[in-house]
Amino acid sequence: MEPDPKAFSPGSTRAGINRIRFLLESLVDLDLSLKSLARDPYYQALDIKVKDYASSAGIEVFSPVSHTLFNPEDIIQKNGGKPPLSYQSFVKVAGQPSWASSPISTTISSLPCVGEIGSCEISKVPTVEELGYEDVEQYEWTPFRGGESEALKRLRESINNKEWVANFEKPKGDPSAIVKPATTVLSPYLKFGCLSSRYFYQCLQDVYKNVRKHTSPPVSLVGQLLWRDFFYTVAFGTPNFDQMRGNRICKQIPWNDDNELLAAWREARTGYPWIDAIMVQLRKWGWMHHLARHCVACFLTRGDLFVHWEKGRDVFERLLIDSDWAINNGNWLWLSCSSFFYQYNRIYSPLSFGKKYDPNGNYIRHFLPVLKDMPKEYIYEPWTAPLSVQTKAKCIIGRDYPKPDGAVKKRIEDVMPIATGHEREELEAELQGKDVLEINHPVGPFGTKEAPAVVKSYYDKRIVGCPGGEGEDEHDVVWFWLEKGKPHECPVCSQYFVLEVVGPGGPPDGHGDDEDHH
DNA sequence: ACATCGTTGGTCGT
DNA sequence: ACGACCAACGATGT
Ligand SMILES: Cc1cc2nc3c(=O)[nH]c(=O)nc-3n(C[C@H](O)[C@H](O)[C@H](O)COP(=O)(O)OP(=O)(O)OC[C@H]3O[C@@H](n4cnc5c(N)ncnc54)[C@H](O)[C@@H]3O)c2cc1C
Repeated sequence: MEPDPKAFSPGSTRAGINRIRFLLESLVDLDLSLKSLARDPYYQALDIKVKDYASSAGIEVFSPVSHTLFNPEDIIQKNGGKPPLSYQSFVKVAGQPSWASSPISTTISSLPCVGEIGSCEISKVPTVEELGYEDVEQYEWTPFRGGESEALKRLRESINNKEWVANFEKPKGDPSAIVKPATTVLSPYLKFGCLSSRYFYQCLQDVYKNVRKHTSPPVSLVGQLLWRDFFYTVAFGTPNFDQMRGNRICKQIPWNDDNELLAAWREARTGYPWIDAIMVQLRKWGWMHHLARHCVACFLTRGDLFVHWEKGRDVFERLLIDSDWAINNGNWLWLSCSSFFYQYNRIYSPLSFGKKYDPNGNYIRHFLPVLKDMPKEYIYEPWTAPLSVQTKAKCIIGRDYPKPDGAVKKRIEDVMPIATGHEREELEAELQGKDVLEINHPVGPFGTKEAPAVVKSYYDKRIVGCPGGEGEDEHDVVWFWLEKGKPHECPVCSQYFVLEVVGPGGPPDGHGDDEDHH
């Protein structure tokens, strides 16, 4: 919790100030409710000490799992030692939770005595100011207050509307809704244990019992809790879940390491207002709608910038108030098409996706006030506004708000070795009669009019089998594009490959003739 | 070898 | 708002 002046946003080394404040509020609230039971504060560290002491004395210690609906270990065991890797198989293996019909209470009438606390000191929960954050400047903070009381209030508000709960369908919500978010915003409370996922689950089941029909997993609200458990289970059972290297379920992809692009994204200056507004919401609120997270995660990785998902994950980890190791990593794997989901031609448009929900651009106007007077015709792509319009809106693109012509545009040109006109004819002539598959990748951002990249590969899936060597076994690498003659570095073993256009032949996998194949 | 399907794509038509 | 069409995936089951 100590301030780290070197971090890229106010906060400690690990957490942004929004989440620190949320945690402190939650602790104060917990303290108050425990004090009402005449009990002293409770420390997890103390628990661990007790546990270690007991274990070393040969006493069996029972630590019940209650943070998730199911115990990840049980699910993995039931599934034959491996975590289920699809939602459906997870749901099938999980079945009904054993505690489904025994009521869970959010109140307790008494607690055992703490007893001797040794040299532990009991102090009150500090404020953010006392922690050394007295002069942090930011004009809008997260509107969500920490604590169990607040969690239960929010939960009540959601489940009182039975109709809403019964008809909840995740993909249908509006990511630009900020006055009343389209989902429950219970994630930070679940993250910190202010709200029990099991209690939430039972409340939802109660609602379902009292309505004629209701939605089902994966889109229902119960379905959302199951997603949470799904990621916890896979994360628990997968070594190196939070990185690409050495992660059995993660596609090996040569992401770039461009800090300029990362910084543009992180600092909300890509020049795409929809993307930048979401990144501002992340910084100010520490919470965004699920689909908004999709848009920026897709844009950073497979959609446009091709920056490593681990970099985006780190930024989310720090700035989200609900950041959760298993869920955050799981969703970054998903969005970057590294695992779970692979339809990488489904790309969120930084222009039309937002427009669909918010044609007037109110969301952008709120989080990027510099664009608040930009007419709605241009607000999603302000660089197309005539100078007279920009002047009137008091926002000159390139001066008051970035034009996507800096790092972001450069990146887009880099990854699009565009072959047009004469150059293209030459390439085509060269390929005449050769059994070469031509892939047109629409890899650039939406809104650019350029021709797609032309990439030649014998591998229709662009998977290259790398022979490995030097302690590294054979492995597959996914290349989103390949350029003839240019060295490509293997992201796993750092060997270089050069793609050559060679004669007829097929992929060296036994299908077809691969005699002349390199 | 082939069909099926997976929580949430874009575009264009009605 | 909804459906057709586009179309570069991969795990799974037959
Ligand atoms: C790139 C990316 C990173 C994410 N990082 C996090 C994170 O660090 N912490 C986090 O809690 N969620 C994360 N999510 C998942 C999801 O976006 C949030 O859980 C959700 O938006 C929280 O809002 P809510 O509580 O209103 O959700 P609701 O729709 O009301 O869902 C209720 C609860 O279900 C769980 N849930 C919902 N969606 C998911 C999901 N896709 N995966 C797992 N659990 C889910 C959450 O605990 C949530 O509070 C991430 C999503 C993406 C795309």
